[in-house]
Amino acid sequence: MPRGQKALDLDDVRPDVRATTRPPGRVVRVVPDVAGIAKRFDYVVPARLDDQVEVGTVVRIDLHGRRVAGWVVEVDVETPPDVDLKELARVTGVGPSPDLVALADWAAWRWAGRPRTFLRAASPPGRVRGDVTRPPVTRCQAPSDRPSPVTVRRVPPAADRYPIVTSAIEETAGDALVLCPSVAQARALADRLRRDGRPTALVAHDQPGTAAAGEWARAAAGGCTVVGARAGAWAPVPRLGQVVVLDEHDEAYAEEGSPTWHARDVVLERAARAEVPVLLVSSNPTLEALAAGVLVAPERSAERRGWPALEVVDRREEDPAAGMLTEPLAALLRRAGRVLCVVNRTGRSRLSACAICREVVACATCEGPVIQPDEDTLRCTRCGTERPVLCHICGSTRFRVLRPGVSRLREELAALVGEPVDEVTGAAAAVPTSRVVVGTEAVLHRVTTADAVAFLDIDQELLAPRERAREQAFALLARAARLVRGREEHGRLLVQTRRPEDVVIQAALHADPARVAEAEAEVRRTFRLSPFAAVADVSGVAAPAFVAALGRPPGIEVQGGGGAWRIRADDHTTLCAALAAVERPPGRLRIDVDPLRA
DNA sequence: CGGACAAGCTGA
DNA sequence: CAGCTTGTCCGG
Repeated sequence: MPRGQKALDLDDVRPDVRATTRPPGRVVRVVPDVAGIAKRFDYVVPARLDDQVEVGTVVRIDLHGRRVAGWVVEVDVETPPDVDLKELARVTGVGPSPDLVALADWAAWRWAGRPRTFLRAASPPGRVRGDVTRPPVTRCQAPSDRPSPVTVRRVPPAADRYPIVTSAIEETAGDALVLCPSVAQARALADRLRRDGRPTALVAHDQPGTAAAGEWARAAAGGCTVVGARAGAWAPVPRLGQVVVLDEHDEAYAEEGSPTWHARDVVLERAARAEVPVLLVSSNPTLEALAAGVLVAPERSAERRGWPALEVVDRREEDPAAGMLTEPLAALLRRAGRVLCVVNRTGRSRLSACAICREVVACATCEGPVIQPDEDTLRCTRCGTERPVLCHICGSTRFRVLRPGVSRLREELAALVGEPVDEVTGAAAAVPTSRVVVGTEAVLHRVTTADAVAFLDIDQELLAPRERAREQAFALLARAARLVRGREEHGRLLVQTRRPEDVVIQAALHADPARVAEAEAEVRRTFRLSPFAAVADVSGVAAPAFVAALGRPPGIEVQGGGGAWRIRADDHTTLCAALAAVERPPGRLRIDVDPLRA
């Protein structure tokens, strides 16, 4: 064909075809708030909305016949003039500031997720219309030779964090962002700051009614301290001057769902971008924190005073079949006031029933009672026969716990002390009132003060088949220490163990968290775990396709198979670049960057 | 995600 | 081969 005859004809017939297919106006790029759509789409801003649209604005768009929400992530986008574009349907309200939109992009890269997750976290709960007076984002950098120092402040477990927060607020040029492990703790802190006459905004998505949107708008307006929990890492703080993370070691800062982002790491990046300092506060700082900042530890004597006295009950000489109620424990129960007994036996049970056929599990050989000593084994208490966790009636592997270990211990303890003993497990909501309480570690969250905490079987925590088992065990001891307070206030801990020399026990005994950190660092360096390497676990039906597409790029190590893989690199830059280079195969896929458990 | 559309399956 | 199910693609 010598010339584009057909195209010429079209132009002749409809000379203004281009002007009519695309409405006039600025073009913006929008991330739709729809799960499963990773793409961004361009829309024209109608003239009537022109002054309301900027990066971060929450809009509604027509997408494939549906009207959905989305975020403007780029403005004044250059697009070829012949591309047909729709108009934005409407402006819903104010959204994340441009710096948080950029941070959401970074987080999507860092945790191999989608920006939508983070844009949601950075958006107001409900609707916030354009009447938010948002000051321009400014740098509030305190004069310093280091651009954005990260300080790890180790404190004794029972030390009051409040003076640390207030002095940080007073030293901050600009507004401080303070994170707590739970919304309840954040609310308590915000209340206390307000009672002290300090302007404060509590940013949490699960607040009742319209309060949440109001608090968000107050934070966005600036001029107050902003307090929040994990999602508070994404709170609007226009004149950010410092970030404080309380109980930095708390695993509540890690999102369990995919993407598995961590609030500590989000604020470290956020503060670095804003060139403001970060203060990580903990009685037992993580290795990640220690790798990110400079440790400031208390005086040895002050730290020792701040930890309770620890009684170690060496059970090595005892008959393994003997009960958990040792003589030193009985003495503590008689002597101390309120005693919390902790035994983490969730999911492992003294008596189980098949979840499908409801048959109570009994020994297949002698019909004797069966216990579940670990995840994979059922053992007859009468004849000792072991078998896998499998219903011998219907073959099901799902079991219902009828009487977890805690229930049995409650009976034994009540008989020993001759008074009622309350029981606390994860599910039960009631606050226990008895003097002696037994429960899983949930008891340490449910009760606010105690005179003593006894760990009936700390070995279960020390030897748990999890990578962070010892760190978690030590965190458990620190939490208990916080409840009973320091030795000067007669706080007491008791641990029953067959590993009295374990570094976790020794660290608590000497009130020296550095011992755990050093021992853990050794292990993690050897096994190339965080913070000495960057790790991601890949699972789900699409995992084989993902790993195949990933290949073996330089600097990337791939282990595993059979449905679950571990990807490893020296640093996150290498790891995340490799993960981002893979086009996501269809199907369910979980990429767990920085996995907490293995 | 969820609608559109294409390719495969079934019953007359 | 209509009428339906199942699967894959795509959205501005």
